Amino acid sequence: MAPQLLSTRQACLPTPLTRKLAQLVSLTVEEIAVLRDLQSATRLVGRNREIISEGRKYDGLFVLIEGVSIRYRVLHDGRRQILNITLPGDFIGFPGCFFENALYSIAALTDCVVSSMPFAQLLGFFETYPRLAAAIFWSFSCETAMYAEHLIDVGRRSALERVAHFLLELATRLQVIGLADECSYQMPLTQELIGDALGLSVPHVNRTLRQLREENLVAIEGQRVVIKNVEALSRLADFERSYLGRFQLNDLLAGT
Amino acid sequence: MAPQLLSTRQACLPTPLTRKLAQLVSLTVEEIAVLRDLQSATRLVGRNREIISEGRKYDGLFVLIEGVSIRYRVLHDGRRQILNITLPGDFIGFPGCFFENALYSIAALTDCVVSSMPFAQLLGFFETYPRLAAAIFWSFSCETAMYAEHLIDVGRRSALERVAHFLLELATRLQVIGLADECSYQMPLTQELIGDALGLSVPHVNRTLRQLREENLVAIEGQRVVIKNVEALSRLADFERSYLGRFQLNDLLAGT
DNA sequence: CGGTACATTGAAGGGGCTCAATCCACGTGG
DNA sequence: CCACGTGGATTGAGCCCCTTCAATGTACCG
Repeated sequence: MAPQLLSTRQACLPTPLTRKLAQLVSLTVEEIAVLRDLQSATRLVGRNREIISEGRKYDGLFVLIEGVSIRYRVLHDGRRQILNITLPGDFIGFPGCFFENALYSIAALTDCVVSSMPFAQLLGFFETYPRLAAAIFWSFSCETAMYAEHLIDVGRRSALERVAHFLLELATRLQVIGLADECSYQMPLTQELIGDALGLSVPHVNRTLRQLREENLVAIEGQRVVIKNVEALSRLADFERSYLGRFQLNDLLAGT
Repeated sequence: MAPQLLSTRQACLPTPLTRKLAQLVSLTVEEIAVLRDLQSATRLVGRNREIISEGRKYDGLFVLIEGVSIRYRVLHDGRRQILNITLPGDFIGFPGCFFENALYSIAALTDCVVSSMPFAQLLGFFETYPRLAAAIFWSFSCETAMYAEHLIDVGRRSALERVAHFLLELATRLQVIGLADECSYQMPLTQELIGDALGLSVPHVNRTLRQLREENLVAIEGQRVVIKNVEALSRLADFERSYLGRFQLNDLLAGT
C-alpha cells in the first residue's frame, strides 16, 4: 500500500514536520536544529499495530515521521468511526493524550516511523522557543478545524459531496508535505476505511467513487487518484482549503 | 428562552470560566485575580446577533460570560451545521480565529455577555502564568474532544443514540458550570437547532424525542429536560463523560 | 494453487427526509 | 379583550438515499 510513502528519507533532509511548520514561521537555524533533535529518537510501528490505545495513559505526544495512521473509536457493537487520518508531519495524540486516559486509539495503516515528545518538553517550549510552540499550537488548531470540517461532511453533505470533499482534503494535505503532485496522489486508504471515515458503507463508497468517475471529475487507476476537474469537484464539495493553512499568529510572532 | 441563564451575576462571584479552570489546577489568589481582570471588559451581544462572522479577521478570542451561543457553518445552498454549542465559561473563537479569516460564524442564541482576550495577552500568559495557560490549553483540548465526539455522533450513531448522547453531554456541561442539577436542566435550543447540530431534520428530532419519552428515558416539560434514567440513556448512547474532564497535565504543573 | 484482502455489483429494505398540515403558546395592537 | 401574527412543536404520507446482505470478481502472496 502506497509504497512511496514509505521510501527511506535521510535524517538530514527536512522532515515533513519541519516543512509544515516552516510554512508558518520562518524558522531560525537553531529552531530547525531543535526540531531535528526532537525527532531523532524514533520508533518503528508495524502495519496494523496500535500506536496509542484508548484508555491507556501517556506522558507525551508522538510525531509521525513516515507512514499513515488513523485515529478512531469503535463503539460497543463494532461500528467504527475514523476521526482523522494522520500523515507524515502530523502530531499523534492531540487531544486524547492530554486526558487522564487516552480517548481514542491510533493505529498504523502502514509501517510507521514515529518520534515521541514528552509533555515536559512541550511545556518547556513555551518558554524557550515561543515561536516553535506557537507553530505547534497552530498545528493543533488546524487539526481541530479538520474535525469541524468532517463534522460538516457527515452532518450535512451527501455521500457524493462527502467523498469529493474527502478526496480534495487529502490531496491538499499530501501536497503540503510533498507527497502529492498538482492533482494526483496514491490513496492510502481502502474503501472500507474511507467508509469508516465518512460514515458510509463500503458498497456505497464504491458506488459513489464510480459516480465521480462517470461524471469525469476524478479518475482512479489502481491506488492512484487523479483529480481531473478541481474546479468542479471543489464546487460540488463546497471545498475551501483555507482551513488547512494561513495562520495569523505569524504576524504576532514576527517580532519575537 | 432559558431565562435563568440570563440571571444577573455579581462581578465578584466566581465566573463560569473560573469555576471550570479551578477544577483543573488549584488556582492561586493571584491567578484568580488575573482571570477576573481578563473578564472585566465585557460586551453585550443581543439575541440572534453574530459574535464572530465567518471570513472576518480577529485579533483575539472571547470568553462567554453569560448566555448561549452556537458556532456554525452554512453551506451555499442553505444547509447549516452547528459545530458546537458555547456555554458560559467557554472560549469563543477557537480554532477559527487563529486563521487569517475566521472559519466559522458564532451567533448569540440568547442575549450574551462576552469578554475579549487579545492574542497578545494569551501568548503572554505562557510566560507569566504557565499554569493558567495550560488550563486554557486544556479547555481547547476539551473542545476538540467534543468535536470528535460529535463526529462519532453523526457518523456512526442512529438518530436515537445521537439525541440521547446530545442530551447527556449537555447535562454534563451544564452541571460543571452550575446551571443544571443532578438530572434536569433547561434546554437552551429549539428542535430546529438540535437538528442542525445532529444532522437531523426537525420532524425527526421531534419523533426521536418522543420515542425517548415513550421509553421512559427522559421527560420533557416545556423547556425543561429531565433525564429519568441516566444509566439506560448512557448505555444507549455509548456515553462516557471522561472527554469532558480529567486533564493530566495537572500533575506536571503541580510543581510549577 | 488455494487463501486472503479488497473491489464491485445487485436486490431488497428501512431510517430518515421532504412536504405539508395542524396545533399551541405567546405577544401585540386595534 | 379579542383578533391576529409569529415562532415553535407535533404529526402524517410518501419517497429516496443509503444500508444490509449476498454474491462475484480480481489481484496478490505464501
